[in-house]
Amino acid sequence: MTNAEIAAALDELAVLYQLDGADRYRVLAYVNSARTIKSEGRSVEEMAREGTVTDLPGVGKTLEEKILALIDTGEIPAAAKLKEKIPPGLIEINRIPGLGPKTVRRLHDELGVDGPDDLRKAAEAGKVRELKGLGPKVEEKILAGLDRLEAEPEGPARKRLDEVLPVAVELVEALRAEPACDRAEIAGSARRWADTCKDIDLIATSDDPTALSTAISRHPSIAEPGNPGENGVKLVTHSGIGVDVRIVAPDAYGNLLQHFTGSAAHNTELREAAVAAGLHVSEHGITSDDTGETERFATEEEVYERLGYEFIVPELREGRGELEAAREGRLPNLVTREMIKGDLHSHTTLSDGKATLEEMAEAAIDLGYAYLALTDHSASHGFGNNVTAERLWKRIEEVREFNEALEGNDFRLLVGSEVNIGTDGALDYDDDLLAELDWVIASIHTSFRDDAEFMTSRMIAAIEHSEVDCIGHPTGRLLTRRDPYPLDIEKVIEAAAASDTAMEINGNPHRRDLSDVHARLAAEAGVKIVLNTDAHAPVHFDFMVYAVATARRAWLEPNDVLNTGPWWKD
DNA sequence: GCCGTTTTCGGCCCGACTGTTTTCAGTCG
Repeated sequence: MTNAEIAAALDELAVLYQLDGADRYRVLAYVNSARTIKSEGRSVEEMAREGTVTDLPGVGKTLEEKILALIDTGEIPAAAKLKEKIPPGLIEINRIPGLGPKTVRRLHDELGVDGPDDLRKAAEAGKVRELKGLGPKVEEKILAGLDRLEAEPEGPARKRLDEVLPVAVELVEALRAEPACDRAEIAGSARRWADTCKDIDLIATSDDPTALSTAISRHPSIAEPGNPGENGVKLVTHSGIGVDVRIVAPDAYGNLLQHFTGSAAHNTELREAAVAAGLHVSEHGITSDDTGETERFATEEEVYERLGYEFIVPELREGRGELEAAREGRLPNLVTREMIKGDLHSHTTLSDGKATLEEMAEAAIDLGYAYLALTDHSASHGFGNNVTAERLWKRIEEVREFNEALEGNDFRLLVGSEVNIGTDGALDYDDDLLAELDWVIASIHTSFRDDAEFMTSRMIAAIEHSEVDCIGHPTGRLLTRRDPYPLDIEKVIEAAAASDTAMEINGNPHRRDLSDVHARLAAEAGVKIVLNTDAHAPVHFDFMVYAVATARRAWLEPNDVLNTGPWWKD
């Protein structure tokens, strides 16, 4: 059972308890444990079996029991019991924005509502507004929410970072251009370089916040101008992206930026630790119990310093141990874009790329790289762009000639291949050809069969092949479109560490594969990581920023990443 | 339900917004 599945079961149990009227802190305990489990790299199922799952923060004896029952029987007894008395339709209704568990319970108890259909009838008949504390606005909200629930049962889709960033940049520049604006910045998950974002968070400081929020709500990209006020405004763009703009006075810029960059897990942990020291942290400042005074800070650095931490870069703020590390002065010395000396995954017109050998090489030279590996697809690629063994032998000659013609230039073009891993784990070139290549990536492109054991053994066979240097996009995920193929990632990492095979962080923003969580696990196991772009044209070399971002979110230091150094393999 | 260099019991982050109320509960991030 995957961590995501275990977390989903705990989240569901939290909703059930909530609808049952349980103590809110008990509910919170389930929500927190689900969040922890979602961002845990190790298999929580295995941890539970080994008896180490209570090592996870927020997981105690009771959670351990429930997780074990879930793994053994496929369900949590407490959840099964609650489902007998709570109609599943109520869980659905609870997803309507603005309808929380308390309201859902009252709709059930007082109007006999069991699900979306009942609720629609009640709202259309004007029954909802008859309940004390509810009115016509709530009824409207319910009807609109029911329509949206039908259109998007899974809720609004998260968007990839590369879809969101251009919009965020345009809006933050629009804010900065306003006379009422002091400073403005992108915050939230985009600033943390997360894989996907639910919405865009922007912050600004101003002495006339209402003028600023009114001005930004009139930006041409805005479809729903919200309700501009002195604290900011919530907007929706024409492309359907939600935008939260928060504004405070100029002297609290550091507090606001820190607060709104998140993550929720990071901030909650930060504030809880502060309370123990008699301090209360919010976007407006840090208030001391002793003096009753609120200190405001112009920079985030000062906020962290006041609370006893080293400065923590946004990429690390996920509540994954960074606060403890910052207290103890042992934050990682993270890899940066400037440290990257070359790209080891690219394609040319030989397979499915859009540019020639020369065009790709020149682009890499322009970036100041010391090396670039051309890794066109192999003989069985099967999209009409396969490269025969004969053609690849010829390519080896072409690359040699190119390098010889580069006299006086330190750049080196490397000849490689992105070789398909077959269903039996075999590669589709002979070993003598592979041995002649500078760099061999092995990737799975076919038969994403629904069986972790099969996929894992196939992957490990390639990892153990003596000519394979690196595994490409190891889990095959496509963000918001395709889940990773079933794979025992811990076994794969173990095999890679044992056979000294590198694993890639593919920087294509659709992939970012390895993920931050898996890359951290791999590096901790001693696997070397390579940051690549999988460029199919020169412009794609820019994807390196996403590979670096994922590496930073994975706590990687320059020594963990092979292509921070000169070409090492000859 | 979890957790403890104040605690094994009694706490548990912080503030804004909404809609409904004449002071607040519920919801959200």
